[in-house]
Parts: sequence; C-alpha cells; structure tokens
Amino acid sequence: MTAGSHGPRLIPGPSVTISDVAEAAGVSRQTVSNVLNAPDRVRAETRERVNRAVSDLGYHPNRAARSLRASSPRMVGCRILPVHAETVASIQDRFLHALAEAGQACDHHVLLFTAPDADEETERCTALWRAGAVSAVVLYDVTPHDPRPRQLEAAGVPFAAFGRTATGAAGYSWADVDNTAGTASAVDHLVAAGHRRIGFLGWPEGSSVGDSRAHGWLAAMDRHGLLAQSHRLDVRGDDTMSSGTRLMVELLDRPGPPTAVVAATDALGVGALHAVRHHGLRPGEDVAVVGFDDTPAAAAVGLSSVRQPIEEVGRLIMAELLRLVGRNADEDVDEAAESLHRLLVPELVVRASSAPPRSAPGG
Amino acid sequence: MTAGSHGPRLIPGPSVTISDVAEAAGVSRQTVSNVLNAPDRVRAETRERVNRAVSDLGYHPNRAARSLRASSPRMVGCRILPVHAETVASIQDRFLHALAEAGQACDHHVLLFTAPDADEETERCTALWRAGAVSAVVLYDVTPHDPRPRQLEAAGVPFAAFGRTATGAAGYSWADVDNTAGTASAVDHLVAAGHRRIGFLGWPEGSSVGDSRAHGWLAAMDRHGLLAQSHRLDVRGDDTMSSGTRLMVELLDRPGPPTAVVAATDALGVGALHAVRHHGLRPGEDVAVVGFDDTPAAAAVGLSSVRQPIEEVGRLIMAELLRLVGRNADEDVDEAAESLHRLLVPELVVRASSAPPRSAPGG
DNA sequence: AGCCCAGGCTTGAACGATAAAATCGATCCG
DNA sequence: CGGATCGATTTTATCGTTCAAGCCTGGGCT
Repeated sequence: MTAGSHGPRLIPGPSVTISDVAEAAGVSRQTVSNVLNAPDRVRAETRERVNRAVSDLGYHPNRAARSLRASSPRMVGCRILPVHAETVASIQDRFLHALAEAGQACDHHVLLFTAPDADEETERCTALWRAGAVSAVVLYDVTPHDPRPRQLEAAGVPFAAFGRTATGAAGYSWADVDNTAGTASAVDHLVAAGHRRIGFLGWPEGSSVGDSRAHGWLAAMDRHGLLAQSHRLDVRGDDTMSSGTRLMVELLDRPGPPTAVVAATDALGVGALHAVRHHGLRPGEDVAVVGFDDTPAAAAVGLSSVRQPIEEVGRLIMAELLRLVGRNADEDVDEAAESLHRLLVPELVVRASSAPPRSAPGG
Repeated sequence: MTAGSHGPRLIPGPSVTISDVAEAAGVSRQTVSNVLNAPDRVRAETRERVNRAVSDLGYHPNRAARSLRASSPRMVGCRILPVHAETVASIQDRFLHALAEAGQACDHHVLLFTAPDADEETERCTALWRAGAVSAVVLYDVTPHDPRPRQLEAAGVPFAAFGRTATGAAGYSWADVDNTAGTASAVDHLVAAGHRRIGFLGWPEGSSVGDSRAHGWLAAMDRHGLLAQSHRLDVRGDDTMSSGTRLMVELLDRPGPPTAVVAATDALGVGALHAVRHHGLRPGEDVAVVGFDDTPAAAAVGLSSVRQPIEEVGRLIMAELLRLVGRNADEDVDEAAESLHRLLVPELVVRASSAPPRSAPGG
C-alpha cells in the first residue's frame, strides 16, 4: 500500500447526523425524523427527496441518541455461561441464536454478559437495567429452586425466563419445554414400532430435568400397560457417553434385555449406540435407541432424538419482553396476570437408530 | 399475595439521574460527574458525601447518555452463527464467552446479531457501526479466502478477526491458532511415549484448517524420521464420529497397523476410540488416540485432545479493539503497521487415551 | 488595601433524536 | 370577504451526561 493517505475521505464517516440529511434535503431535522418514523405526515415529494438524501449519505439514526430520547435502549440482556468440561452438550448456543434472530426482526439486539454465579447474575442484570443498557433481561435454564426470578422481581427488573421455578412461577413470564412429554413421545414411537421391553438410561434422581424425563418414560410405559417390567429396565449413571455405554451393556446382559431404550440425553444415547454395536447387534434393527436434545452429535451418528423447540422459545421470550416493556410505558403493572406461561412440547426426530418400524415384536 | 399494591415504590426506579444524586448530596451535576470520572478534582469530604448519595439512591450512569456524549457506545458487535446439524463441535460458545468476559473487565459489552451469509454480515456490521451501536466488530472464523476483512476495510469499520485470510492479512488485526503446531505437538507427545507408527485421520484436502492439521502431522513425522511409512497411515473422510470409526477400522486392518493416531477433530477421535475398543484393544495402552479442539465430548470419553487457547484469543481481540478505537479518537490511521498479528500455539491436553508413557515401543 | 492566583464548585452548551407545540399557507364556508 | 380549518413543516424543549468556561472564596504577596 503506497500510502496516498491524505486523499479525500470517500467512505461516509460514522457520524452522519439527522441535521446533515436535513440540510442535504433542504428541510428541517424534524421532517427527516418524520419521514423515518411517521411517513404519512410528510408530502410524498418531500418524502422522496429526504429518502434520497438518507441513502446518498448513508444515514443511520444514532442509537444512543434515540435510546436517550425514547428511554428505551432496544436491547435485551442475557448471561452467557462458561463451557465447563462436564457440559456434555449445551443448547445455549442455539438459544442465543434464536433470541438474537427473534430480536432482530423488531430492531432489538442481545447484549451478552458473564457472571460467576446466580447472585452476581442478578446484580449485573439490575445494574444493566438501571443504567438503561437493556430494557429487559432473559434468564436461561431456570431450575425449580432457582433464586433468580425472585431476586429480579424484588429489584423490579423486567424479565422472562427459559425454564421455571417450582413455586411463584405464576408471577412472571416463562416458556419451558415439557421434558416429560419428550420421553413419553419417544416411548410412544417405540411402542408403535412394536417394542415392548423399553429401557431407560438416565441420571440419578435429584435433578429436575432428569426426573421429568424419567417420569415421562415411566408414565408412558404405564399408559401402554408395560409398567410391570419397567423396574428391571431402569438404569442410572453420569451424563457421559462412556456412562451410557456402561449402562447399556449392563441392560443388555440382563435376562430379558430391552429391545429399545430411551436415553435422557444424547451423550447417554450415543454411548448406548456403541454398546449395541459392541454386542454385535444392529442399532435400529435389533435394538432401537432414542436420545434427547438433538445435538449435532446425534445427527452425526444417526441417533433418533427428542428436539427441544428452542427457536420457538426464543421467539416467545422476545415477544413477551417487548410486550412487557411496551406495557410498562403505558400503565404500570396490574395486568401481570396475563404473563406468558407456555409449556412447549418437544418433537421427536426419527433417524436410523430407531427407524425401521418392526411389523412384529421381536422375541 | 394479598395485593396492597398501591404502597409506595420501595424499589429505586430505573431512572435515578445524576441530578437526583446532585440534589441529594447538595452539589451540582458536574461535581457528581467529577466524583465518578476524576475523583482527584473533588475535595475528599464532598467526594464521600456524593458517594454516599450514589449508593443510597442506587445510581448508575445512563449508558445511552454517556454514549451519546462520548460518541462511544462501549459495545462490540459479533455475529452468532446458527448451529447446523453438520456442525459437529463448535467452539463458538467458548469464544463468545471469552469475548464477553474480556470486555466486561473494561466496561465493554458484546452485542449479538445474526446474518444469513458473509455479505449480509458485512452489511449489518456497517449499519451497526454507522448507527453508533458498536465501536467495533469482531469477525469469527475467518478463512483464507474470506471476503469479510476486505469489505469491512472498504467500509471503514474498525474490526479484529479470529482467523486470517491468505492475502492482505497484514492490513488488519487478527489472532489465530496454529493448527499445524497443534497436530505436530500431538505427534511429539506420541513419539515421546515410544510410538513410531503414528497415523492421521483427517478430512479430504481443500479446507484450510484440515490441510494445516494434516501438514502439522506430516512435518512432525518427517522431523522424527518417520516420513517413510506415513503415506500408509494417512486416511481421510467426513468429520463425523462414524467416519472416524470407519477410518480407524481401515487403518487397524492394514498390515503394520499404527500404534497411535492423530485425529483432525474430536469427532473423528471419539469415533477412532470406539474402533480401537471394538478391535478388542485398550485405548492408551495398545493404541493411543489424540483428538483436536478439546470439546466436552473429548473430556467425557477421556480422549487426549489439542486445545485451542480461545480465552486468550478473546482477550487479545478485545484488547486490540480497545486500542484501535482509542487510537482512532486520538489520531487517524497511519500507525496501522502496529496491528495485532498473533499466531497462538494450542496446548495438548493429555488424557487416558494416550496417557501411560510406554517405556518400549510395542509391536 | 489591593491584586493575583489556585482550588473547588457551578453554569452553560453541546451530543443526536424526537414529542409537543407553534407557524405558515392554502382552502373552505357562511 | 373574514375567520375557521386543515395539512405540511418548522421551532422549541427535552432525554442524561460531560466538556469548557465561569464564578466564588480565601490566602499570599507587594
């Protein structure tokens, strides 16, 4: 690059203001503002002239100024969690993408922040909101005894949650995925394919998500009249692939082994698939396996999996936040009874690991 | 909750302004501002009085107003990619977290946006920058023939990249990970453990990352005087677990099978591990396997893996952006020669799949 | 006493956009 | 033909913060 750097600036600078546009179009600032925000108030001819000036100069209204005047930053805050080694398969990236995409449709953006724990998260949320950096925040992965919703309510910060607490969830807006329905639909699918001895690979009791998924399996087994044998087919361990393999081997070695299993996660499911192959059995034909979360790993190995409708969750949450802060500007609380409380049903993605419907139940 | 909702508002509203603080402390707006931004200009006693008022009222300076006045939004934009089914293991979430964490240290935040393709990404970056929503943007996963750096340079948008193009990379700031050094260090590690027949599982030629990793393996083999046999130990296929298993089976069935393999990704590595087990061999003892990217899956199955120092990349990029926009305010370009050009060396994480150092090379 | 000076604080003026009110022309109607 | 009405545009004021300049007050010096 042989310099020549003192030439005229051809690129429009970052600071084209509404006054520049007004001057170029021969009108006042407010007219430009009207063209952009209330076009019907301006004569067609003027409008066109202003629009030309806008695109000629490459004008974009300054967000800070607009936020200041409107006292609405058009921003939504969301904590991004660190990726721990134990986190086998996170769907946080899908969630954040869905949120960003949903926001973009209505000129809102997602602001990321980090926090070491829940308390700090609440604190940061509050600070961001008080500073007018965000008009609302999103809570990701809210668990039954999560302190965050209560804390944010106390601080008066508008929010919506992905997941919900055991108590007090009526007071705030949330969207959640019905884990119970997810494993139940997996059982239904397997029963329809002719399976009757359907096992479950899960985590030890105590986690809400794990318990829901276990319960969905058990309830569906009961519904299909298969409860009697279920206790022999229920094994628990860590949420890892190797654990899945180990548990599956254990099941297959028992008398009256399962012809199909529902795994609480894809990690367990992928592990189970390998155990099946290791036993010289064909996945999907001899033994069917269904996972949970439809992570890329499941797609890669052809594992059927229950997919959470994260994109839908993102859309719902963003829409709800817009409603919340829009309403706030109008009246105060009071109609809080109309909060969002939506339990979404996940969808089973069928792949080779459970694909060929069996006409007759195998021995 | 038995209403009683018309009580006084105990929670401090979102709109505590600097004037409120000033009034409470019995000083002027500017003095409050000085206490916060240039404490040494204010007498200690006054400072303390103001500080008390600040914390009593829960005052946080309004970001929009500050951004407007300083014409610096203290925000950095970054596109979030959708999670495709083919994306076996993304490290984007780690990167975004690192970026957010690094920014937070100096009161900067990350703004997420989405875009369907590179051109649209450039356009959105430009729009965000022109609107003063971000002071700079970050490019993630820049490939050798990526159009984005050129486009952003043309638009005058300050940016830094994770990854770099084949040409013109001297003109902008980037940090990248040395893939070649990564696979080479894996080979070194295996040679030190006594291995001599070290195979490679990779993708077909044509992708920059894949080729670099292949080249690192080959060069290291050469360096250790093992080049002669390398052509028999180099197999390529898709970046999936099942592909990894298939390729590894193929290698193990050849005459003079490898006692160790380097996989271009964790997906291939995990697949290879299963092939090893399927052959009745013990991973790490009979055959060693090393993956790449140190994804959670690798940790879960005990696969040694080459870990990219993403956190370091995030820190470097954020620091560089601050330098860039700070400099911009001062002088114009000109010292662009001092851009960041940093090639980081990844680090091998040793786990059971290659753990026990062998004193004597096995047959 | 009168003057200067400096530290400590306050006042005025931006930053860029927009809601609300004022202005200007032109049209309409009794 | 005068006043009312209405549409199109401009002017004014404001959001909350900070820079630049101004204003006190008290102390030191001549």
